[in-house]
Amino acid sequence: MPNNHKENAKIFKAFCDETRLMVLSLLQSGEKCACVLLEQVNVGQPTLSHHMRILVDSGVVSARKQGKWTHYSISKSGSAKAKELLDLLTTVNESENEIGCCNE
Amino acid sequence: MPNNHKENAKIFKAFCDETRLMVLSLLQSGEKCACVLLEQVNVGQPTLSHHMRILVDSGVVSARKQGKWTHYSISKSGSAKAKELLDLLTTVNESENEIGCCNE
DNA sequence: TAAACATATCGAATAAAATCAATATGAGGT
DNA sequence: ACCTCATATTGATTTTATTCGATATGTTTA
Repeated sequence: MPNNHKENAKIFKAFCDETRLMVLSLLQSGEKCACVLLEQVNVGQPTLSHHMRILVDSGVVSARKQGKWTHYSISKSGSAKAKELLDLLTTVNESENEIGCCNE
Repeated sequence: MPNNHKENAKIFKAFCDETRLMVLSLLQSGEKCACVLLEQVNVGQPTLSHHMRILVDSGVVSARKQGKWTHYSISKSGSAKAKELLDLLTTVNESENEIGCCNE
């Protein structure tokens, strides 16, 4: 039983919260600094910072620090990995040794 | 501000829990009934039922009731929709009207 | 119809996540 | 050096999710 499930779940945590999806959709038009995101998303500054951390930790978003500002953008490699993983998780390999139920 | 974000988040809820990923990986070898899943996943019966509901609600898994048993399988269309959505959410449309930061 | 079984639902307990106010950090400007 | 601004962190609170025991529902079998 190989268990990278916990790690994989972390990647999809990025997408399973309303606020984070809002942030992602804002980042689709390109890199944004936190202050811009803060204006658009209806949460306080510490809450945004918390969500950005989850997004960055998932690998889907990357952060670039420039002076006072932190610029966030969608990571091409990170989102590619997420897509790849989603593919892996939902592919069905219907093999011959199929046991549908306990009594079949 | 178009908000299907809440609905979209629901789809990815399927993938952001360790137990549900375990279930999904079991379903990759084909349709399984709840009793089989219950043997493999280390949770109680009501807990499994709860997770299956979240998976079915997300559309990624479909349920087929046959007598006493409920057979679960990965939904081709549901997972296709999830993939499509993931694609939509992570695509960057770098347009010309780019505002990177508040002071730029 | 009664018993046995598979799964779902309910209610309560516990765990985890989200949120905010207050404060810390660290960079620039004066 | 001091002040200001942008973001991060901390600690507490509220909300949401997970889990389990008990029970309900609905199906098959005797």
